[in-house]
Amino acid sequence: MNREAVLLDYYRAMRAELGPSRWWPGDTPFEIALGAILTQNTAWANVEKAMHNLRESGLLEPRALARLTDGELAMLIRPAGAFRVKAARVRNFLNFLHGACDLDMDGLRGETVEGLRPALLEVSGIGPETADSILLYALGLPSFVVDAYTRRILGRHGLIPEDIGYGELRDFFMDVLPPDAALYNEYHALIVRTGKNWCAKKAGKCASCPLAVFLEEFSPLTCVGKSIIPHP
DNA sequence: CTCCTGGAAG
DNA sequence: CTTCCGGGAG
Repeated sequence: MNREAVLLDYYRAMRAELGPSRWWPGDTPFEIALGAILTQNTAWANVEKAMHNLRESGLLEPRALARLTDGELAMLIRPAGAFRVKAARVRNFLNFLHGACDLDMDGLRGETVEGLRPALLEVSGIGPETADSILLYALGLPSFVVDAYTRRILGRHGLIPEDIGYGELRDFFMDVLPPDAALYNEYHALIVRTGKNWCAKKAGKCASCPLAVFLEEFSPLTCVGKSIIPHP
């Protein structure tokens, strides 16, 4: 069993146990991209409150949102936390869209990961994970999304170094998996669902985890009740 | 109190 | 490298 083939086994195990994910919540590419920015280090339930405020005001489209002041925008997205920072980031993204597609994300059809990813990363407030989330979930392009759960789960299973960088981990997935946006979409969704429900930062519930079988096979960890204790 | 589908600034 | 952003939920 090599480290690469196991990625597909992880996918099959989560998919069999959890079923389809129907990600990303959002009706338009812009709404999805906006959610990707608002959810940075933030629980999705809080993002939904902010999205609700924008929806009620008819502001879930770029041209309307672009008319607001930073202060107005900040107050509307306040439930998402770090609201002044995120208001500036949304503004930067709107400015990017203005130049890239005249505030119409349909104009980004035909772009490629290789062409668009570097441009997104130039936007202050859009880092690797947010850029890949926009590429994959808003635009349907095959760019694998790595997040804290991905690193935590695979790290705890001993498959990757704990301090592996974002790009290295993304490359690991993309070197192994076929460049299939639907597969990337569902894979990341399953990782988040698994991480959220079973792989909490302090106390992982390994006993009932869909990936429990892989712990016995690879892990340098010991499960004690509901907690995981790093092995010396 | 810690943590949440990170990223920038210091 | 470390700190900050920040409200909401457990």
